[in-house]
Amino acid sequence: MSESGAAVRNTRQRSAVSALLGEMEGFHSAQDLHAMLRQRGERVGLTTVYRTLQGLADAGEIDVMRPPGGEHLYRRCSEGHHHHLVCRACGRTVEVAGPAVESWADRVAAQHGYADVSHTLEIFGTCPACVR
Amino acid sequence: MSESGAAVRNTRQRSAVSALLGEMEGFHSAQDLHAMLRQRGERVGLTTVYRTLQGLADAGEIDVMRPPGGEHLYRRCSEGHHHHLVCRACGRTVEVAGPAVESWADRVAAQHGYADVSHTLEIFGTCPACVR
DNA sequence: CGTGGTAACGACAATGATTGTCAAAAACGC
DNA sequence: GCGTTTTTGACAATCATTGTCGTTACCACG
Repeated sequence: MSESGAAVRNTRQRSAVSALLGEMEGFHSAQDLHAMLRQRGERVGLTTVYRTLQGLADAGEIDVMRPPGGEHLYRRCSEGHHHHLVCRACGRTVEVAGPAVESWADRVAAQHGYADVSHTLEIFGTCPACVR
Repeated sequence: MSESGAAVRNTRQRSAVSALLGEMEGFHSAQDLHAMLRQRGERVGLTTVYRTLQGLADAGEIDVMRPPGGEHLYRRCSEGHHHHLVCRACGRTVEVAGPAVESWADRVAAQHGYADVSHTLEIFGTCPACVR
């Protein structure tokens, strides 16, 4: 009962999900990713995909976006904290960093005495290609 | 087939929902509001509550928040565009305005050629009362 | 004031993503 | 190798939200 090890085992399924995300470009739902893994011949359960994604998200290795549609989307992102500019029509996504926003949020929260602050920010718009 | 009239009818149910929101303080789910209306003796269907809330949200008369829990929360808010600072523990909410953030979001989107820009921003923290 | 067209209502069923369950399989330390 | 413990995965359960469609009630017009 040693509390030292994180006890996270390295399984074939976890590697498969992680590897797939490494090759992917945009955001994808858990069900999408599951279907892709199946197409590749990887035998992975849908439940496991959900749990693995949750684990990766908790570990900060992937990003989660919750669009109004209601389906959670996952993506391998750059490490630092950042936000997304998403096209409503085609889904094209740009990562944007806003240090000013980060500090603003922290400052506002601090002014009201709130601690342990985090925030979510998504920007939606129509990308140049879809405007025309 | 005149496309002039908005054709939004003024019904008892719509008034009831709107009035209830006017008296309420914090955020409440559609199901919450429906239960309250029932307690008051108002006879309103759950489906109607959902649709009315959607309509009011589209019209900009109320605000929608989608917490990680997954349940949509509705609240009668001040008119202007603003965001929310929500306590993770007790749900206490503070409205915050961030003109700098608004313009930052617009500017970033414009830099990437995105049009018709909107955004969502929620700040989460632990309020002073819950910290102790 | 009556009437007709049409939007809104509402009970119920359907949807669909996510989570819980639990026996079986796999991974890791020794 | 071996035992322990996590992880897996098929399936069922959950639950907010949306669709359906006959009925109701609003509103404009005569």
